[in-house]
Amino acid sequence: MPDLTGQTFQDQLRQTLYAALQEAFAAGQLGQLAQIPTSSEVVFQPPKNPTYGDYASPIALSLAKPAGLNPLQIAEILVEYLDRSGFSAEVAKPGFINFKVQDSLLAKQLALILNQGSDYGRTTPAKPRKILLEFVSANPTGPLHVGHGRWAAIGSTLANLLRFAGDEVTTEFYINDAGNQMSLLGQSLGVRYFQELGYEATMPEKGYQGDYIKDLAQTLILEWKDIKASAPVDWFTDYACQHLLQQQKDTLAAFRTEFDHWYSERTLHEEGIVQKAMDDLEKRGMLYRADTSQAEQAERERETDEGDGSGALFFKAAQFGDDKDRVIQRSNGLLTYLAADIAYHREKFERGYDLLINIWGADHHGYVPRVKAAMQALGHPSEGLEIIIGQLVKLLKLNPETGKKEEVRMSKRTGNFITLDDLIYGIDSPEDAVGPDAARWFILSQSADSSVNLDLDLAVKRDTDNPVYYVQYAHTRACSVFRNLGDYPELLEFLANLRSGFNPETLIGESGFLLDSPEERALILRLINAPDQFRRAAEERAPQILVRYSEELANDFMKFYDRCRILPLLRENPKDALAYARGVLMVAAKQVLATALGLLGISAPESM
RNA sequence: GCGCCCGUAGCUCAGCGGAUAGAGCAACCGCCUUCUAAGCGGUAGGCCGUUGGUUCGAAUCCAACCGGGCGUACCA
Repeated sequence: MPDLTGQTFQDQLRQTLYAALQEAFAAGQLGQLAQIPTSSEVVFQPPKNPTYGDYASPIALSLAKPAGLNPLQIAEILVEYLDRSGFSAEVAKPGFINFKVQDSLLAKQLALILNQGSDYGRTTPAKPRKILLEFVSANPTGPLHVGHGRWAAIGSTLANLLRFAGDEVTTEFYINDAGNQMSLLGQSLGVRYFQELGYEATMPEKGYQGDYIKDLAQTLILEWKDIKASAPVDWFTDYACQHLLQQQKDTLAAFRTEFDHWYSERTLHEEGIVQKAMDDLEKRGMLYRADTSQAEQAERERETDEGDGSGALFFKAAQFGDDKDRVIQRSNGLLTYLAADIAYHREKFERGYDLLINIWGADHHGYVPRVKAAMQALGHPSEGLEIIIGQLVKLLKLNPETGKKEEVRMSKRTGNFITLDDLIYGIDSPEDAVGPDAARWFILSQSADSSVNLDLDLAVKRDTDNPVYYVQYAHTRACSVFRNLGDYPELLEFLANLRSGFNPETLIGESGFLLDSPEERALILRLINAPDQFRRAAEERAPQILVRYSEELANDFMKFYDRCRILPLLRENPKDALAYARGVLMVAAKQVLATALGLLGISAPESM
């Protein structure tokens, strides 16, 4: 088998199959086949049913038609050309080729896992990318809610996964600290501040009513006893922004979500970056002034000259696939949010990233075409900006009055919402807490494409039923075995030094490979699959792949733990070879469980 | 109206072109003198929204329709 470093075990097997395909084709054995597919088009994966072997490929089936041959015949030809050192291959019914890995190769792979330690599962891409991953990016106008938690969990996990897959990733939080909402926030705090001090003050109509503003006003009073009667609104705005942002940072840290950069929208304006972007668009002829967009004018068949040219400033988004042109500066001279966003994304590219990935809620998906259009208008390739749209979280809670499940609306303005802190620390008391581990698992276990119903009563009550504890428990059990090996220091020492060098021959006994039970074999194969799963989760931006894998790994481990005991063997014979071999497998499984949980941002406890 | 996402077990959801459609929870039946039973084994539960099409092969791709969510601003 060819040695292809940086690739997964599965890649290597696939490559072997592909080599056979190339040879058979070159030898003219594949009938009328005009050309062979590329290597990545060759389907090759573990079959659902283990009786079909460890890996399987339906490649012969798909080649049958173009080759004008029977699929079984093609499969037979390919197997003949296969370099079968390390595995066996057989042809099955309709035309599948089923692979079974030989024990010696399993032993070698196990040694590799242990040797690479916590780096096992890393892969190296052909060309690593510089990626800027932006997510959460909430307004600093209040606590983060559960919806933000979804983006935080997905974003932080994707960052972990992409880094593990060899890309250079920077995470960034865009602070929306400019615009109307901010001054409304400042006004709201000012009102609460004066009210707390016993003065008359009326909340603006669309002010922030939430209790957290009152709390903040009290903090403000403690900090500044003298009345800031003369303080301008901006002062309150800055104070609120600074404190609420800090709260968000604390919440995110507790939710195991770290950001490398915090980028302030204000700096875009203050440093003239917005102006630069507008100039750039202008230079490229992408802007025009009008009362309504060109498309709308045409639609209404208006006289072109109804506007005097002093209307709003439009960006020609329709030229790049958007539905219509978009306003970036209103008639009253104020910039729209789009102007800042164009500038922000342009600036990200200028910082030298190959790929920008944003995670946005579905309520912003209509915004995607215009931002992409702007980047194209500025000369950036459309593949350079990838926007992941996550569907929204709906919170359900039992209403004691009606006895029905009702949606808990998440509105910061009215202040009626469940915060991410509530989920982490509990709404009323710590007993209500879902905690970061269970909350992250729940969120990450489902695709960003599906809208989530989070039943708060169940989320809290069912905490011990959450499968996350199953996976953590598997890790815990492995730990407990090692704790119980105290009477066998020789074995402990052997297991502690596996990484620095370990002979796969240890796994071979008098009658062959020692780990030959179905449970042991299944667990080893599962471990060998980890790098492929990690990489696929990164490529498909799908943390749920990692969640599923973790569950399956834990399940394989539990069966192994249950039926392949170590201590009873040692009591019979402290040097029992099978006990040693199982100890090796136990170390490897514990390590990969910890890696998977780590990528998910979930703790891997030593005991529960 | 148009656009995006979703309709899979009683519930919450995986699977998204390959061999007999899965998991957790809920239900039922077994298993603790053996490394933590937060476990293991087993039973039951499905016209994969509907109809057509593409394919050797469809839960998976395409079209239409039916349901649900979100969006469709000179708001941020």
